[in-house]
This record gives sequence, C-alpha cells and structure tokens, in this order.
Amino acid sequence: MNRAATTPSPTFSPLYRQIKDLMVRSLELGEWGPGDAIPSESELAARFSVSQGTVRKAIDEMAAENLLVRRQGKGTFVSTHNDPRSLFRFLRLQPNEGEIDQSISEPVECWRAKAGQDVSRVLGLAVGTPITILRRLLSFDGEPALVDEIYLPSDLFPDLSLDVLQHNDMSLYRLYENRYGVRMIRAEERIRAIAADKVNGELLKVPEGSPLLLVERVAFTYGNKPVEWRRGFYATNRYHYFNELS
Amino acid sequence: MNRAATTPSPTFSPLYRQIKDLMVRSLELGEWGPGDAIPSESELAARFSVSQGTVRKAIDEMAAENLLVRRQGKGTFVSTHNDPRSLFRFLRLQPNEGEIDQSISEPVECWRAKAGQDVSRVLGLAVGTPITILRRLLSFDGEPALVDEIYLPSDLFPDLSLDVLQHNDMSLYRLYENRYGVRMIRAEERIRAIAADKVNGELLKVPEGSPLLLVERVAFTYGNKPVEWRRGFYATNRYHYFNELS
DNA sequence: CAGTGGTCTAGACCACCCC
DNA sequence: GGGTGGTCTAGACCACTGA
Repeated sequence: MNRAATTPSPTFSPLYRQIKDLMVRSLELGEWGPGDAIPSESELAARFSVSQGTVRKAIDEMAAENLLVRRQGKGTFVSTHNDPRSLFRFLRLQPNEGEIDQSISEPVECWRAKAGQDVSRVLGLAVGTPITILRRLLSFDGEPALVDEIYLPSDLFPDLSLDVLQHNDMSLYRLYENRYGVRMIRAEERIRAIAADKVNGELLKVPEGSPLLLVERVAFTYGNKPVEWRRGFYATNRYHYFNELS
Repeated sequence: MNRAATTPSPTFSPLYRQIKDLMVRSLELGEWGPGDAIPSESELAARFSVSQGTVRKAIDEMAAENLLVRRQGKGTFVSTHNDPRSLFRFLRLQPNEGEIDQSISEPVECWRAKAGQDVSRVLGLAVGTPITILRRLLSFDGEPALVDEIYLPSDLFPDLSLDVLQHNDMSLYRLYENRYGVRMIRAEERIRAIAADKVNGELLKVPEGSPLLLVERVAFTYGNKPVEWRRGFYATNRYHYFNELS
C-alpha cells in the first residue's frame, strides 16, 4: 500500500477506505465468491502492508453494508442469498398476526421484449435492448400475498424462462446468484396505493378495484449498477409492509 | 470502571458497551440535553478510566443509532429534532418529481379521550388512561399530502391543545422535544393500502374510495418506551413512500 | 490445541474548526 | 495555536470455534 496516497490532498481518502475499495473489487471480480471465507484479518494486513486494525475498519464498513458477515472464531464470509437468514432481507411484507410458516413462489408468465423508455431509464439501458419480463405469484401459508412483475436485461440472464423458474424452488435472488452470478446487494423501493386491476385482482383473490400496495423496486449489484426493476402488487388485508425508522 | 465486570461470565458485556450504557443514561437523565456538546473523548476517557479508543467505540455505536452526531474539529453533540437535517428522518413521503420547497402542518382537531384497547396495547398504558388525540393535515408546496391522526398519553403532554399547535410553527417532534422534553429516537411503521373515507378524502382532495396508504407508526423514546401512536393517511398520486433496503 | 474474530490499550500524527 | 474528532500503528489479551 502506497502511503503517499494518504497525503493530505483535495481528494483525501483514508487508508482503510482504500483497502475497502480493493476488497470490494475482489468481490466484484469473483476472487471471493458468495459463501466463501475471505482471508483472515492478519493475512489481509500482510497482503496490504497495513496494521490489522486498519483492515478491521475496512471489514467493519463492509459488514455494515451486508457485503460480508463476521463469525467469531470462524472467519469472515462473503454474504450470500443462500443463507436462510437473508431470505427476508428484501421482502418487508409480513403477516398482521403470527409468522410465516411457508412461502411459495409460483411463476405465472415469462417472455422477452424490448426495453421501452421507462425500463431503459431505470436500468440504464438503451431503448430497444432485449429484456426478459416475468410475472409470479407469492403466497404465504397458502394465501396469495403479492404479485411481482419483474424486468431484467436479457444478456445477464440468458436462458431465464418459465421452465427454469418452475424447476428452481428457491428465492429469485438465490437463482440470480447461483445460476447467473448476479448478486443483489441493495435496493430502493417506492410505494404507492393503487386500485387492483382485473389480472392482479384475480391472482390475489380480491375484488377488482380493491386497494393494493404498489411497490416499485430497483435492485443494484456491485458498483451501484441497477439490474432489476420490479413492480410488486401487495395485498394488505392479511399482511403489511414493515419498516423501521431510526 | 470496574475491570472485574469484564471478566468472562455468562453475561459478558464488553467495556465499551458498559460505557455506552452509562452515556445513554446521561442522555435519559438530561445531563446532556438535545443540541448540547457532550464532553470530549479524552475527558470521557478520564472520567470512566478507560482509553480513548474504548470511549470512541461507544460513541461510534451511539452515532450509528442517531443518538449523537459527530462533527470533526468541533465536538460530539446530542442529536435534536431542531436540526433541519433531521426534519425528514421520520417522514418518508417524497414527491414523484422534484423536491419539497415548503411543507405546512395545519392542525385540524385536538381532543381528550380515554385509551381504548388498541391504544393502550400499543403504548403500554392501562385501559382508560387519559390520552390526547389530534388530527392534522400536512401539505407540500400547497398540495395536501397526508392526514395524521395522533394518539398521545396526556400526562406526558399536559397542555397540548389546538391553540398550542397553532402557535407553534414547527415539526411535531420539535414541539415534543422543546415543550415537553420528550425525544423521539426510533419508530416502527406498518403500511397498508386502504380506500379513502369521506373525512380524509375531503381533506386530501381526492374522491371517497380512492386508494390511500395507511401508515401506522409507533414512535419510541429512550429505553424503547413507546410514546406516540400515529395513523397517517398518505395520498400517493403526486407523492410516494421511499425506502432503501440493504 | 491453534486459529479466528473481538476487545482494550497507549501513543503518534492528521484533518478540521475557531479564536 | 490549541482544541476537537479521525486515522493508524503495535502489541497484549480474551472469546469462540473446531479439529
């Protein structure tokens, strides 16, 4: 590590942040894959020629961003959507009473199209880029809870089809990660109330015109690159969207 | 600081967390009030007979929880709702396009009542405890955006009335803090979609039956004590609820 | 037992703010 | 210049895990 880089300057960046950037790059490039243990703190300190405390601070920030998971006595691991604990990290819908025993994702449709203005703006694609659109129904304990309409750039998810979805009984983000090597690390949601149309009303078993939550999500992978756009229609008679503010 | 307390034991708690607990207590007891600078890190280190690094770690956690705000070169301060930067910390509604120039809170009603089952359960009060209920309309740039229905235990907000509200042109949490010494530090929100009733429809200038967000909030002060229950009816034609997931 | 992350210390120096 | 928080180091020891 070049100490000169820490010289005061208009673009001062502390050492631990430079280390962090290098480590994030190792994640992006796949040097350390999801679920893997990364080298120990002392190994990393030696590799970057800094003290253990500096490496530690870099890892602290990455753990706070859910990029890494520390496990005392075992090591530090690249976080993964295969971990059951992260299953509900991006799904804030929960039952008004009790807990969810079982959630089932039922693919409904999957087709190819060309990106229109809206999708290309959100995902940073050129208008006309091939995209894959899929619709699926998510049920909790046998009751339909939400319908998702998902827009993906086809080049990143080449063979995605209804067949693939039906033969993979896992969360979508697990599928993205395991089959396509695309890891979602962050998302933004914009929520509105709308009236159910015919299609969603039937899927969710509510009358047309019933109030639904419309949850629009943009999900990002490493480098703040948006790779998924999603419109979720949430039935909130038995469930609600939970959020904690601090 | 009694080092023996750090001896390995079934209830091991690191030194910096014990320091943090002591400091949180100082906040609860009002030794350090909102907006005040707390003692410098070296002073605190001396007071608790620990190293500066240990105090630092305690402050780090408190800053992460928005209890304190660090300002390099100046000191560490008790966070306050008087700080304009924290104005939208608990209000996640934002315009679909552009920014909010001006927000106006217009009190509509304010009356006393006795806590029913729902309020007492949420706020941890006995049924029948005196509560104060108020309704207000929040407008952004002249357009009505949301109606709040707010339930408070009367003993903590003794003279709260329509008159007080009309003569205090500040955010409610500023009023709570400045006039009643109640600081909100955390909140939970549960969001559903509902149809507008007559009253809220008129206030928000939308037809009866239009879809609205119902945002139920429980807000907590120090010690995780719930002190406010709120039902917000958000019009989401021009605005949306924004949330970031990570 | 050895190896990992977690805590704590003491001291040096830097960046920022204000007098 | 003197105070504050911010960074970085080197070293000691503790807590947890698994072979």
